[in-house]
Amino acid sequence: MMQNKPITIMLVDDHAVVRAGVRRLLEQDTRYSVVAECDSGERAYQLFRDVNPDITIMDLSMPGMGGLEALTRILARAPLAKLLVLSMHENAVFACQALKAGAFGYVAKTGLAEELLIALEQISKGQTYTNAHFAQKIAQQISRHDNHVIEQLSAREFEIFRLLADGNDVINIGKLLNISAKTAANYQTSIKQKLGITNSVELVRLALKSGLINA
Amino acid sequence: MMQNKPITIMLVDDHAVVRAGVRRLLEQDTRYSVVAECDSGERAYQLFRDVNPDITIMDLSMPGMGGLEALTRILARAPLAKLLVLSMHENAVFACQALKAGAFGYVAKTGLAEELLIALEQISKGQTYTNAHFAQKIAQQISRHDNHVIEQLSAREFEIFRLLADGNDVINIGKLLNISAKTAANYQTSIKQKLGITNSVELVRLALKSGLINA
DNA sequence: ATTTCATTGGGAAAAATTCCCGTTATTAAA
DNA sequence: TTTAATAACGGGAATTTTTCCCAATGAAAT
Repeated sequence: MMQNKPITIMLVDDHAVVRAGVRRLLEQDTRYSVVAECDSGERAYQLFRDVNPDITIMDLSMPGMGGLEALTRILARAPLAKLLVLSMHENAVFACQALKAGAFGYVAKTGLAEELLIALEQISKGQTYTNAHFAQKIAQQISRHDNHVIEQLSAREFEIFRLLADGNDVINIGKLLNISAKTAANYQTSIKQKLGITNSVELVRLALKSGLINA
Repeated sequence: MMQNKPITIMLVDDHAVVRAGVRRLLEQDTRYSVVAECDSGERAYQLFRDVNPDITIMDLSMPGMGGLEALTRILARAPLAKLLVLSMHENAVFACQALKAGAFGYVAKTGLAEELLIALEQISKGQTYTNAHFAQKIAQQISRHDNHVIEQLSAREFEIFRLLADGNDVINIGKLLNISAKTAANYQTSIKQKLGITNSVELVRLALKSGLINA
């Protein structure tokens, strides 16, 4: 019996443990073959060219350019690239951002292994996959004002906003994202301005209200 | 050649993918044997009784009671339990909390696989493991304040703390309390120092956590 | 009586933030 | 295809905020 060519997959996640886990899941299904993996957005972008995988499974929060940005750039070069976001964030805002950026699917890491496989199957068929739970939440959250404001932020701004709300100072953010602390500070200013707030207290509150962080 | 009994391990993480990944790492080392896994603090607590693993690898942020709480409860029942926290948080505050609660080690998920193995080895020997980077940071934070840090504040400090957390800047506080903004600023500094925090975001979060203000 | 400590604030240094200015790359539009 | 717009990035410099160090007062504790 003739075997079809396996669907090639690239894994992008800064947690080695997660990559190992996904590999393990996919090994059980002969239709898939993990052909590349890396731990940052930058490398994902380069690697994508060389490998040209059928599907890329990408984490969102990574040091350096981050998943959203990587996703955007990959799609700019290869508009037909199929990207599945596998994120630790349950919040619909993240899913929303990812899907807006052109991801074919969004799966939370808390989800069952089956969900990842279902998503992959859908995507390999050219369809998109969104968990019913998210689909619903996205619909309702999109109408909320706070989220509206937040969605005015660019991908990068959004990421830095999250990091700020999480208690990082600009120096730390600089290190995390491999940019100058100066840049992070400048972002901070424009984020505050866009969100119409003047101090970090309101920043945290906004992040909390929209469920971006937990108390 | 006689083989020693393997060290039994329980995995607690709400991300199935992470559990799979850790499993994969540990399979390569015959000294360890994963004998149980679950995805919540509640189940961890129950499961721990039945399985009584040598080492428990536990995530912090999980739905429900969460890792810290689970950790505390498990230790209440079995004070000799060896718990290793595997968390996504780079922030030393989390490590601090975990170690204070009685964890034997703290490893970030961004860390290399080797780090997890080193930590396990240390712990199985009865020693604790803390990444050098965290160890340093923790030292500063843990130095003085064991329990309810907030209660170490004087009356005035507490009042100013509340006002700060509420979004007032020092100038405003000066007006409200009829003191110089300078004094308020000086208070701010000593409050932060007492609470072991470095920026206002952490201040707000602390205030929120202790129910001092509402989102 | 003497120490301790909370409250108050000034001066000066250090750090963070803001504002304004660029460069570059990409995208959208004319 | 040139042009305009926008995102990402960061330097310079002014400004504001925060910190550090110091001191005075009064109250409470030993």
